[in-house]
Amino acid sequence: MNALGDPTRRAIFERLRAGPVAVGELASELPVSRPAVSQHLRVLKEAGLVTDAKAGTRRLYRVNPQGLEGLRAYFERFWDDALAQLKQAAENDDQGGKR
Amino acid sequence: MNALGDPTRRAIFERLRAGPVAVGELASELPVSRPAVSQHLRVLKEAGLVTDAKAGTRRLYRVNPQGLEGLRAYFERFWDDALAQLKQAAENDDQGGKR
DNA sequence: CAAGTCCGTAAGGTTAAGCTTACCGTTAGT
DNA sequence: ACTAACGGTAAGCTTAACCTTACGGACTTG
Repeated sequence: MNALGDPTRRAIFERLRAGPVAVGELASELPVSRPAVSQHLRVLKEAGLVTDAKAGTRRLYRVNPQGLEGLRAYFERFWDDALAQLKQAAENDDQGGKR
Repeated sequence: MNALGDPTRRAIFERLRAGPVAVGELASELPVSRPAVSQHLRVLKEAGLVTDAKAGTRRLYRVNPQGLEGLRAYFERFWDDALAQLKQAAENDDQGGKR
Protein backbone atom coordinates (compact mmCIF):
# COMPACT_ATOMS: atom_id res chain seq x y z
CA MET A 1 0.00 0.00 0.00
CA ASN A 2 2.84 2.27 0.87
CA ALA A 3 4.19 1.27 -2.54
CA LEU A 4 1.48 3.21 -4.37
CA GLY A 5 1.96 6.30 -2.27
CA ASP A 6 4.59 7.75 -4.56
CA PRO A 7 3.44 9.45 -7.78
CA THR A 8 6.34 8.12 -9.84
CA ARG A 9 5.59 4.62 -8.68
CA ARG A 10 1.94 5.02 -9.58
CA ALA A 11 2.99 6.21 -13.03
CA ILE A 12 5.16 3.11 -13.46
CA PHE A 13 2.36 0.91 -12.22
CA GLU A 14 -0.14 2.46 -14.58
CA ARG A 15 2.26 2.18 -17.48
CA LEU A 16 2.62 -1.50 -16.70
CA ARG A 17 -1.10 -1.89 -16.91
CA ALA A 18 -0.90 -1.99 -20.70
CA GLY A 19 1.53 -4.89 -20.67
CA PRO A 20 5.11 -5.95 -19.87
CA VAL A 21 7.74 -3.23 -20.22
CA ALA A 22 11.52 -3.21 -19.83
CA VAL A 23 13.31 -0.98 -17.32
CA GLY A 24 15.03 1.18 -19.91
CA GLU A 25 11.84 1.88 -21.76
CA LEU A 26 10.11 2.89 -18.57
CA ALA A 27 12.93 5.29 -17.75
CA SER A 28 12.82 6.83 -21.22
CA GLU A 29 9.16 7.68 -20.76
CA LEU A 30 9.55 9.10 -17.27
CA PRO A 31 11.24 12.26 -16.01
CA VAL A 32 13.61 10.27 -13.78
CA SER A 33 16.81 8.32 -14.34
CA ARG A 34 16.99 4.61 -14.96
CA PRO A 35 18.36 3.69 -11.52
CA ALA A 36 15.48 5.56 -9.95
CA VAL A 37 13.10 3.39 -11.94
CA SER A 38 14.96 0.30 -10.76
CA GLN A 39 14.54 1.34 -7.15
CA HIS A 40 10.85 1.99 -7.60
CA LEU A 41 10.44 -1.37 -9.28
CA ARG A 42 12.13 -3.02 -6.35
CA VAL A 43 9.61 -1.46 -3.97
CA LEU A 44 6.73 -2.52 -6.17
CA LYS A 45 8.13 -6.03 -6.40
CA GLU A 46 8.59 -6.34 -2.63
CA ALA A 47 5.00 -5.19 -2.24
CA GLY A 48 3.92 -8.02 -4.51
CA LEU A 49 2.43 -5.67 -7.06
CA VAL A 50 4.70 -6.56 -9.99
CA THR A 51 6.73 -9.50 -11.19
CA ASP A 52 9.88 -9.57 -13.31
CA ALA A 53 11.28 -11.96 -15.88
CA LYS A 54 14.56 -12.02 -17.74
CA ALA A 55 14.30 -11.59 -21.48
CA GLY A 56 17.76 -11.73 -22.95
CA THR A 57 19.73 -8.81 -21.63
CA ARG A 58 16.57 -6.97 -20.72
CA ARG A 59 14.21 -7.50 -17.84
CA LEU A 60 10.48 -7.27 -18.32
CA TYR A 61 8.20 -6.13 -15.54
CA ARG A 62 4.48 -6.70 -15.46
CA VAL A 63 1.56 -6.22 -13.10
CA ASN A 64 0.97 -9.03 -10.62
CA PRO A 65 -2.74 -9.84 -10.56
CA GLN A 66 -2.44 -11.49 -7.15
CA GLY A 67 -1.14 -8.34 -5.53
CA LEU A 68 -3.94 -6.36 -7.11
CA GLU A 69 -6.49 -8.78 -5.81
CA GLY A 70 -5.27 -8.17 -2.28
CA LEU A 71 -5.80 -4.44 -2.58
CA ARG A 72 -9.15 -4.89 -4.21
CA ALA A 73 -10.30 -7.16 -1.40
CA TYR A 74 -9.01 -4.69 1.17
CA PHE A 75 -11.11 -1.85 -0.18
CA GLU A 76 -14.06 -4.08 -0.80
CA ARG A 77 -14.12 -4.98 2.86
CA PHE A 78 -13.77 -1.37 3.84
CA TRP A 79 -16.55 -0.38 1.54
CA ASP A 80 -18.95 -2.92 2.97
CA ASP A 81 -18.18 -1.84 6.51
CA ALA A 82 -18.65 1.80 5.62
CA LEU A 83 -22.03 1.05 4.16
CA ALA A 84 -23.06 -0.93 7.22
CA GLN A 85 -21.89 1.94 9.38
CA LEU A 86 -23.99 4.37 7.40
CA LYS A 87 -27.05 2.23 7.55
CA GLN A 88 -26.74 1.78 11.28
CA ALA A 89 -26.22 5.49 11.80
CA ALA A 90 -29.36 6.18 9.79
CA GLU A 91 -31.47 3.73 11.73
CA ASN A 92 -30.12 4.60 15.16
CA ASP A 93 -29.37 8.08 16.31
CA ASP A 94 -27.88 6.52 19.38
CA GLN A 95 -24.29 7.44 20.09
CA GLY A 96 -22.65 5.19 22.58
CA GLY A 97 -19.05 5.14 23.66
CA LYS A 98 -17.88 8.28 25.35
CA ARG A 99 -19.34 10.63 27.81
CA MET B 1 -4.08 7.53 -2.65
CA ASN B 2 -1.07 9.24 -1.23
CA ALA B 3 -3.23 9.69 1.85
CA LEU B 4 -3.14 5.98 2.67
CA GLY B 5 0.59 5.74 2.14
CA ASP B 6 1.40 6.56 5.75
CA PRO B 7 1.01 3.81 8.37
CA THR B 8 -0.37 6.14 11.02
CA ARG B 9 -2.97 7.41 8.59
CA ARG B 10 -3.96 3.88 7.70
CA ALA B 11 -4.32 3.10 11.40
CA ILE B 12 -6.61 6.10 11.80
CA PHE B 13 -8.58 5.11 8.76
CA GLU B 14 -9.01 1.54 9.97
CA ARG B 15 -10.01 2.73 13.40
CA LEU B 16 -12.67 4.88 11.75
CA ARG B 17 -14.01 1.87 10.00
CA ALA B 18 -15.83 0.78 13.14
CA GLY B 19 -17.67 4.08 13.39
CA PRO B 20 -17.30 7.82 14.15
CA VAL B 21 -14.51 8.73 16.56
CA ALA B 22 -13.38 12.02 18.10
CA VAL B 23 -9.89 13.42 17.63
CA GLY B 24 -8.85 13.07 21.25
CA GLU B 25 -9.92 9.48 21.44
CA LEU B 26 -7.98 8.66 18.31
CA ALA B 27 -4.87 10.26 19.75
CA SER B 28 -5.24 8.36 23.01
CA GLU B 29 -5.21 5.07 21.12
CA LEU B 30 -2.26 5.94 18.93
CA PRO B 31 1.43 6.42 19.72
CA VAL B 32 1.38 10.01 18.44
CA SER B 33 0.24 13.34 19.83
CA ARG B 34 -3.14 14.91 19.24
CA PRO B 35 -1.93 17.59 16.81
CA ALA B 36 -0.32 14.88 14.72
CA VAL B 37 -3.69 13.18 14.50
CA SER B 38 -5.28 16.46 13.47
CA GLN B 39 -2.79 16.86 10.66
CA HIS B 40 -3.38 13.34 9.43
CA LEU B 41 -7.11 13.88 9.55
CA ARG B 42 -6.71 16.96 7.44
CA VAL B 43 -4.88 14.97 4.79
CA LEU B 44 -7.53 12.28 4.85
CA LYS B 45 -10.25 14.87 4.61
CA GLU B 46 -8.64 16.65 1.67
CA ALA B 47 -8.35 13.28 -0.03
CA GLY B 48 -12.09 12.83 0.40
CA LEU B 49 -11.66 9.72 2.50
CA VAL B 50 -13.24 11.02 5.70
CA THR B 51 -15.80 13.59 6.75
CA ASP B 52 -16.09 15.55 9.99
CA ALA B 53 -18.98 16.89 12.02
CA LYS B 54 -19.10 19.03 15.11
CA ALA B 55 -20.56 17.37 18.19
CA GLY B 56 -20.51 19.80 21.05
CA THR B 57 -16.94 20.63 21.86
CA ARG B 58 -15.75 17.52 20.11
CA ARG B 59 -15.44 16.77 16.45
CA LEU B 60 -16.37 13.39 15.09
CA TYR B 61 -14.66 11.94 12.07
CA ARG B 62 -16.00 9.07 10.03
CA VAL B 63 -15.20 7.21 6.83
CA ASN B 64 -16.55 8.74 3.63
CA PRO B 65 -18.12 6.00 1.50
CA GLN B 66 -17.83 8.11 -1.65
CA GLY B 67 -14.07 8.38 -1.35
CA LEU B 68 -13.81 4.68 -0.79
CA GLU B 69 -15.88 3.99 -3.85
CA GLY B 70 -13.36 5.91 -5.95
CA LEU B 71 -10.50 3.75 -4.77
CA ARG B 72 -12.47 0.61 -5.22
CA ALA B 73 -13.32 1.56 -8.79
CA TYR B 74 -9.68 2.40 -9.46
CA PHE B 75 -8.48 -1.04 -8.47
CA GLU B 76 -11.39 -2.72 -10.15
CA ARG B 77 -10.37 -1.16 -13.44
CA PHE B 78 -6.78 -2.16 -12.87
CA TRP B 79 -7.86 -5.65 -12.03
CA ASP B 80 -9.81 -6.05 -15.24
CA ASP B 81 -6.93 -4.75 -17.34
CA ALA B 82 -4.49 -7.07 -15.62
CA LEU B 83 -6.68 -10.03 -16.40
CA ALA B 84 -6.99 -9.00 -20.03
CA GLN B 85 -3.23 -8.64 -20.19
CA LEU B 86 -2.78 -12.12 -18.78
CA LYS B 87 -5.19 -13.64 -21.23
CA GLN B 88 -3.49 -11.99 -24.16
CA ALA B 89 -0.09 -13.14 -22.96
CA ALA B 90 -1.40 -16.68 -22.72
CA GLU B 91 -2.69 -16.54 -26.28
CA ASN B 92 0.61 -15.26 -27.56
CA ASP B 93 2.37 -18.17 -25.89
CA ASP B 94 -0.03 -20.53 -27.54
CA GLN B 95 0.93 -19.36 -30.97
CA GLY B 96 4.53 -20.19 -30.23
CA GLY B 97 6.83 -17.50 -28.99
CA LYS B 98 8.94 -15.46 -31.34
CA ARG B 99 12.67 -15.38 -31.28
C1' DC C 1 37.79 -12.97 -26.31
C1' DA C 2 36.21 -8.32 -26.88
C1' DA C 3 32.79 -4.96 -27.24
C1' DG C 4 28.31 -3.29 -26.42
C1' DT C 5 23.67 -3.36 -23.94
C1' DC C 6 20.90 -3.61 -20.20
C1' DC C 7 20.18 -3.51 -15.46
C1' DG C 8 20.91 -3.72 -10.27
C1' DT C 9 23.44 -1.71 -6.23
C1' DA C 10 26.13 1.60 -3.44
C1' DA C 11 27.05 6.21 -1.83
C1' DG C 12 25.80 10.83 -1.21
C1' DG C 13 22.97 15.04 -1.28
C1' DT C 14 18.45 17.40 -1.11
C1' DT C 15 13.80 18.03 -0.16
C1' DA C 16 9.55 16.92 1.96
C1' DA C 17 6.88 14.29 5.37
C1' DG C 18 5.87 13.46 10.07
C1' DC C 19 6.17 14.58 15.00
C1' DT C 20 6.33 17.70 18.98
C1' DT C 21 5.71 21.91 21.70
C1' DA C 22 3.31 26.19 22.11
C1' DC C 23 -0.54 29.13 21.24
C1' DC C 24 -5.38 30.52 20.21
C1' DG C 25 -10.37 30.01 19.11
C1' DT C 26 -14.69 27.58 20.25
C1' DT C 27 -18.03 25.34 23.15
C1' DA C 28 -20.23 23.88 27.74
C1' DG C 29 -20.86 24.02 32.33
C1' DT C 30 -20.76 26.36 36.95
C1' DA D 1 -18.04 35.79 33.25
C1' DC D 2 -14.78 32.34 34.48
C1' DT D 3 -13.01 27.94 33.81
C1' DA D 4 -12.09 23.75 31.69
C1' DA D 5 -12.19 20.59 27.77
C1' DC D 6 -11.57 19.87 22.90
C1' DG D 7 -9.29 20.63 18.75
C1' DG D 8 -7.09 23.30 14.74
C1' DT D 9 -2.77 25.92 13.36
C1' DA D 10 2.10 27.71 13.37
C1' DA D 11 7.04 27.06 13.90
C1' DG D 12 10.85 24.11 14.19
C1' DC D 13 13.42 19.94 14.14
C1' DT D 14 14.49 15.15 12.57
C1' DT D 15 14.36 11.42 9.88
C1' DA D 16 13.46 9.04 5.84
C1' DA D 17 12.22 9.08 0.98
C1' DC D 18 13.68 10.11 -3.53
C1' DC D 19 16.96 11.26 -7.08
C1' DT D 20 21.53 11.32 -9.28
C1' DT D 21 26.22 9.85 -10.42
C1' DA D 22 29.43 6.07 -10.39
C1' DC D 23 30.50 1.31 -10.53
C1' DG D 24 30.09 -3.69 -11.43
C1' DG D 25 27.68 -7.99 -12.96
C1' DA D 26 24.98 -10.70 -16.59
C1' DC D 27 24.02 -11.63 -21.26
C1' DT D 28 24.45 -11.35 -26.35
C1' DT D 29 27.02 -10.69 -30.60
C1' DG D 30 30.94 -10.08 -33.86
